[in-house]
Amino acid sequence: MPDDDWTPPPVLLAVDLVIFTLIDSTLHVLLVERGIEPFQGDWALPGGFLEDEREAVLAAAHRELMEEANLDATQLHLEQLGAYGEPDRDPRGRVVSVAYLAIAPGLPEPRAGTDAAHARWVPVPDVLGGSIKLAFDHETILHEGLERARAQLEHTAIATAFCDETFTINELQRVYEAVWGVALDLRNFYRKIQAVDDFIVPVGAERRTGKGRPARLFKAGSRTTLYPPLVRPSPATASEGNG
Amino acid sequence: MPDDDWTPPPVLLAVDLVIFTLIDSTLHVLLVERGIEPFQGDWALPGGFLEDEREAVLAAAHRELMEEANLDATQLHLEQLGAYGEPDRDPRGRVVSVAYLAIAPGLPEPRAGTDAAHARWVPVPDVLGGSIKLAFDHETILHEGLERARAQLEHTAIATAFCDETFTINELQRVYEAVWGVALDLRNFYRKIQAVDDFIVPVGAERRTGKGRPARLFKAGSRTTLYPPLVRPSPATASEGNG
DNA sequence: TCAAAAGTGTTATCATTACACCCATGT
DNA sequence: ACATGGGTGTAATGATAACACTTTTGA
Repeated sequence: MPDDDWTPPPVLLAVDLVIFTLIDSTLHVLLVERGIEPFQGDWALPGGFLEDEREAVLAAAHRELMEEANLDATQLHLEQLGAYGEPDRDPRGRVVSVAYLAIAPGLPEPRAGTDAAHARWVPVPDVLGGSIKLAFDHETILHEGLERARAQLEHTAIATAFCDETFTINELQRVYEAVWGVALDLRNFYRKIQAVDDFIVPVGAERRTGKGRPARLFKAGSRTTLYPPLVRPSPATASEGNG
Repeated sequence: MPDDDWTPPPVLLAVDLVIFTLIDSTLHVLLVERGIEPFQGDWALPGGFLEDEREAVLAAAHRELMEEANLDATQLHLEQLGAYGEPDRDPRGRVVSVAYLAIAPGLPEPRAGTDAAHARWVPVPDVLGGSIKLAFDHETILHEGLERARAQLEHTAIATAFCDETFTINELQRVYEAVWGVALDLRNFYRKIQAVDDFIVPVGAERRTGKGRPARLFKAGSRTTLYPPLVRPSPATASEGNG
């Protein structure tokens, strides 16, 4: 037991961001090439240290989101994944990182921030395939971010966070397919989604792609939680389509 | 942007524990009466600061579990809930707390630790009812711990973590009922649970309570994830039985 | 023989799946 | 007309819910 004069050891607090978006129906994550040691030249999740003693952790996530991805956090889905604090995860000292999951719509332009030489949207299957090595424990964080996103698609309406203001049902379906890594029957999906009250609401307009019948446009409804959940196909049974 | 000499501000790292157990078919959480300021005399979740620079966060959770609840973490379900780091959550300074959810079986003896005057198992409905005020942001943490436990019952086999080595199906059902706050049909529950491969395995023995037909005893099987999930009744529809 | 708790059978209902089919548009 | 993608109908299957009923024990 510590004596009376004992004070707790200080640690450095960082935030790391798992930012997902959909590009060409494939899930992408924003990675930055590290410009400084440690792990200089390797790819890492965007993130950084708390700026000052008074900054809230969530505020730091907002700030990094803007600095490194040029994304306005107030427009985005952003939720905490957890804390990662293994004593030796950062060679510079005792760093505890709070990781966040962010979901961005459309095709945002990545923009390299201050301490990142380059930022790039990388297809998640490429990272999971092991062809890209991540710095620190960022591969673990990415995995847990992906699993969280998959689970959230079942229980909440975050799928719309991947889409623009208005979207078609097929665009929404591609979100589910890309994140879950499965192929879904579009006809069943169509009704299942519409059967959920206030998940998506028709906006009255249509989108014509030049081919085929125009698709109705929808916007996100007021519902945030899905009950009953949209249970994803069993990982064992899943046909692992998409890429 | 910070200048070149800038170093990140240090924070103090704490762990807090949401330890659940079942007593008389009611969900209880371990609370300690704070012996020191701030919030002296109030009830709080057990927890404490990181002991030294080299201690892993999870190890600190293990240590506090033993110190404050006399529970061996290696025998318990223990998972991280997340980090709580609002700048003003602790008047002593910038403290970021990593919260853990722990689930203990049976009727463990609480044991007051070093910096806790008293430790007590408190019925969760009492705390949620607002009759007990919690220190810091511990009410938020408790809520999120409860929600996590509820969700985990749907998707994983943690229900067995509330039970002793061997248990009856009815004991398992009371876990679900107490945590979800609903009443379940025992006959449907009986089959549903047994239909899940390797969730529980019969141990061959029986338990006689003195009344009625003896119940078969089971132990936890090798399965950890439940697919398809055991979807809990809708919160809106739930009859909110139990207490 | 009765109360109490364990465990089984059966049916209605609901959700999911699979897939045939029709609709609206551009070329 | 036909290709293409949007959208509807429907029957089979599987999971859930409701509840009547049988079994095994202690008193």
